[in-house]
Amino acid sequence: MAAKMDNREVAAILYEVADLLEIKGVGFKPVAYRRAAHVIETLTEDLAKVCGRDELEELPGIGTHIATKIREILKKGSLAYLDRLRQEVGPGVRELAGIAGIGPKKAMVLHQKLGIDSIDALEAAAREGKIRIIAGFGEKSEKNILAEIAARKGRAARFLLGDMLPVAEKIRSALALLPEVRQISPAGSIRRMKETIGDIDILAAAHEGSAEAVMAAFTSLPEVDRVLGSGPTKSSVVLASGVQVDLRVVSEEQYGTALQYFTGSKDHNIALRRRALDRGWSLSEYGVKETKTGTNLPVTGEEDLYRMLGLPFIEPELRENRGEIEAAEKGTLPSVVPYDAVRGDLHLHTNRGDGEDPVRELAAAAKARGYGYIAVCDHAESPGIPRGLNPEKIAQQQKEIEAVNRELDGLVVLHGIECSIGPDGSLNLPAKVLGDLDLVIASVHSLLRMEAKEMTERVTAALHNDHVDVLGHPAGRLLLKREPAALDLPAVFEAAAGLGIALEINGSPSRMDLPDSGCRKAREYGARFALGSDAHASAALRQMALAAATARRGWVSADEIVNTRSPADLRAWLGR
DNA sequence: GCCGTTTTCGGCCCGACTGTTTTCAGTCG
Repeated sequence: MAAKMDNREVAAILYEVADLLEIKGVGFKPVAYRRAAHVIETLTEDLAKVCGRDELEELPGIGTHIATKIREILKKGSLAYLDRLRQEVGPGVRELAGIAGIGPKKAMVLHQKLGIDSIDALEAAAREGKIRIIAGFGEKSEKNILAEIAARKGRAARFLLGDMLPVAEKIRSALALLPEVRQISPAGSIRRMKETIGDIDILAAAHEGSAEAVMAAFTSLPEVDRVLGSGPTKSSVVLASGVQVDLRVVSEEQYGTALQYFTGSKDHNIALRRRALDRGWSLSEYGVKETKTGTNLPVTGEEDLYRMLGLPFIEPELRENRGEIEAAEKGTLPSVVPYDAVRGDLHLHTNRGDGEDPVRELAAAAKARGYGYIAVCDHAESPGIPRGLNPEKIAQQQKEIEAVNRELDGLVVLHGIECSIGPDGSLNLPAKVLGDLDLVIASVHSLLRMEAKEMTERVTAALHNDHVDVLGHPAGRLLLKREPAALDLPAVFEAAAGLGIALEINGSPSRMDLPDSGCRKAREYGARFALGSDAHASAALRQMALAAATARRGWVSADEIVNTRSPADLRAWLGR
């Protein structure tokens, strides 16, 4: 029996087919395979279920041929067509195309002329000066290849959004001070608030003829380690931290369409361009023009552009071509939670637990942010958990919170706890203690590699504990470090929704958990969400933005989130 | 290989930058 294939594994096979076809020089098929792969990758339902209903061909981008191949993959766990392509193209060629500056064409040439089939072989050939003699390559390309191979050895492939937001803001604000710069904004995946990003994109509008000055200022910023390229509209640099930053400069008139264009995603933009083509227009970063006459149509900004295409404004966080354009067209796009709609933070750690600051300080910082309440949720004592609280310490914390609440006006501190879910679904505090607390978060902190069935039973059992209010970081992933736990999330969503338990959206930069795709799926079950920064210091309260961004990317609206409610309504929900 | 308020055949997103070239292909986003 073949191993069960999940959507991501099926998509990976189709992506590889697309790459290999492209290396072979086949036209258009790669686009088709890539589109199908993307549809599958972003599908919220298990592909095997769609296949079981015989509805594969109804998915956009999937026709009879690709559907047949998907059925083979689901049945056998492999695809004969791919195996054949691998043999034809040769091993390692796809890997070569992953080097910056080498694409499918050059990878194939390197393989055919020099027999290069790995990055190591490429490096050796470049060192020996064998590459410069091939037509289409030169000394410069050889040097660039070596530089790129050296650079990628010490560089992370992707970066955490939470780490990069301050970096982007620093560059943005430095360039905003230039007299030539009229408008400036982050763009790309950082503006879409994607959990991890590959590079930082920044877009600026400058006075006519002053782009060069802006570029010169950009490439000579103190954080810049090396300049990859610089022209009048586009420059790329690498910072000392290894992250690449791209700056584009356009005129003020072009800023709106350019901001839309450079925010992406690529797939969202391609879909929009198709839409423009249907209307007889051609869409680019510089505006909209009539295909036939070449006349430019005036566009005042992003909102205007979407309006021209017959759509309401689509928030940047939604622009992933995951059905947002179709939903916008039908008017079924939810109004996603505004960042300022969050009225309190439901997951904070204090210095009695493994946090840094006392309750009083956290409360002051929360009040300064305009919150009406916070929930202090230190860890309950448990093996492997640093500085967990036992019942005695919980009682002491209760006195501290009562004192702070007496002093404070306009902010309520709730006394909560973050319990660990044991292997059998039990919690590590007795019911008597839990019953006295305002809010109980239950989270899995150990044995994350359990089998899916066991893990699902474990989490579901914990949800049936009468005292649990919130399921903490439900997927159990650590971004760039650990894959999500094997867990039947839809089953968990259904149970949580039925029991009135909220799913946490945790704003820790390495968690952002429940992930956006999970949020979207959970909404189908009528689930409720609780946003928490998981701050371990008052400065980290700003991590709430990462939680809110995840909710937005998951199409979650304010009324589906418990901590957009007033203090009284939140209390009512906690006492449900 | 997919798809259709111009199409069941003939299209398939668009422009900048680089390095190699004497006018452009390849790559990238």
